[in-house]
Amino acid sequence: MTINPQQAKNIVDSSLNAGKLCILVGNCKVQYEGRAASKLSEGDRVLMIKSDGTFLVHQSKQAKAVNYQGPGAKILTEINDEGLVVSAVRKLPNLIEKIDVRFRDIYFAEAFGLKDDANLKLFGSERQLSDLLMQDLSLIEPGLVPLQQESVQARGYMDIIAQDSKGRIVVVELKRRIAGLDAVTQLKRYVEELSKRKGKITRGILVAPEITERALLMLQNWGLEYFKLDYEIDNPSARIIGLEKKQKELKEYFK
Amino acid sequence: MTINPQQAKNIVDSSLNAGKLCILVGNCKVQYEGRAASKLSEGDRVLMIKSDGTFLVHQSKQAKAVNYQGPGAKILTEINDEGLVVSAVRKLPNLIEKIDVRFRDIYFAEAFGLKDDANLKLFGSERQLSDLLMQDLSLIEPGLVPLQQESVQARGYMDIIAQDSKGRIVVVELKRRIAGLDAVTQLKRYVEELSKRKGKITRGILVAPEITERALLMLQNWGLEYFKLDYEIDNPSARIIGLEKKQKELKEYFK
DNA sequence: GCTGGGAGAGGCTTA
DNA sequence: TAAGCCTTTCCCAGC
Repeated sequence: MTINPQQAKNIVDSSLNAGKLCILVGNCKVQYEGRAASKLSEGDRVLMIKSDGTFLVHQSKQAKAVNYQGPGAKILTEINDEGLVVSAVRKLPNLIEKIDVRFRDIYFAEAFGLKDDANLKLFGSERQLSDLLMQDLSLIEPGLVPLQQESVQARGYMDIIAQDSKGRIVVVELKRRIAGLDAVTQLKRYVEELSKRKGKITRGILVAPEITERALLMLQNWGLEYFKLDYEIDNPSARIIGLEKKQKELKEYFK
Repeated sequence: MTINPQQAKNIVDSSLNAGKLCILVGNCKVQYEGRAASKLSEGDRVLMIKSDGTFLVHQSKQAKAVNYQGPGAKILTEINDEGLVVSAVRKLPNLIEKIDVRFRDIYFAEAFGLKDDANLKLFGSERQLSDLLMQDLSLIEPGLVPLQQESVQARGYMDIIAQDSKGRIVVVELKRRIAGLDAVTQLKRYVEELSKRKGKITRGILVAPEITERALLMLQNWGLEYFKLDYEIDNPSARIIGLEKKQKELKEYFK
């Protein structure tokens, strides 16, 4: 069962004009050129084109679209000797991105007018942990106070700069998931920068629910500290259950 | 035009058994509970279920699925008073993730058997550049030879390990795009590890099309080297156009 | 608004 | 399976 290319072209074209979402299923080749380049030889795929220009090519497996283009893409259709070609073109500052989907056979083509005004409401995101910690640095260590003007807060991560009871500068790095080598080197960099700038002894504390073996070793070699963070997400809010310092005893290295 | 819930359920169920990809379009509510939680009130959406268990809920705009579950999810269908409920469940080490899609109306339901053995070929990937460089390390510097046994086992970990004409170990790190602070610290780490393990003086070379100002400064402070890489992607393969050493002259810092 | 640049989240790959 | 690392990223800050 195959759909006539011209018929499919009409469905796509009118779908775009009407602000509808369009789905095509068929055998096609895909080619992409832009920030990277890729080629996908013949096979059956699903092409979804949304009313905002979003363009997604899905294979029969895996969560990610194998080729895609975000909102704002200009959609073009064309019929050549081999069949229907649907393209998405997008202009970036100094290059053009283009995906071509060349259909040899089209099994299905239809447009859907979707009414949807709802927005996703997300609860208990791990983001709340930053706020929790920030509100009470004594969870980490008594006597720790934030140096307000220094603290930088950005989306998805937070670095806290504080002062401990002995007046030393403390850099706290919080990771919401398992901390690896990169987290440790990052912390080291901050500590070095800060200690140079301030000319004071500076401590570095990594707070994370878990840390890899090698990362812990490296951290300790550098005189940094690790605090294990236990928390639970009990909707609609997160809560810190425990926060304790984990430092391997030296002797453990020799056992 | 609405499809009978029971009929849609049959389509989904048999689709899963037959290893097909299934698409449902309809008015639904979505609820997710797992590492976080979310709720999406009524609206029209596209639900795509792949044969490997991938589960994607798409709204009429934006590239990303509003709710999703990766391959391996277990798909359940059920009919209750309000209509069809399709769920995806996945077990993680110590929690269960579940998405429920509750359809009030179903506009479309169909299963597609997709044959697709093709794999995406990405050009200009780091791996490909690495292969090119590996074939001819003299692009970097005459007299540089790969340390065979090392480079094979360390592939994907350290990029390239070689020996220069004076017998020194050389670690080459390759970045496909602009190198930042992370690239430099990563290289430094490799150099330190290797120099400790071998007990030899080890050079570190960063090869990238570009480098940020601060990263270059840091790199030079640490005695590492930067080579500017020019390459072009000319399908079906990438080609290295130029590779030259860039070291800022000291005087440039004072101008 | 545009652009440079640091950092993050999630998937992929290798040990 | 665990851990590193790469990305058609993302977002802030500064111009």
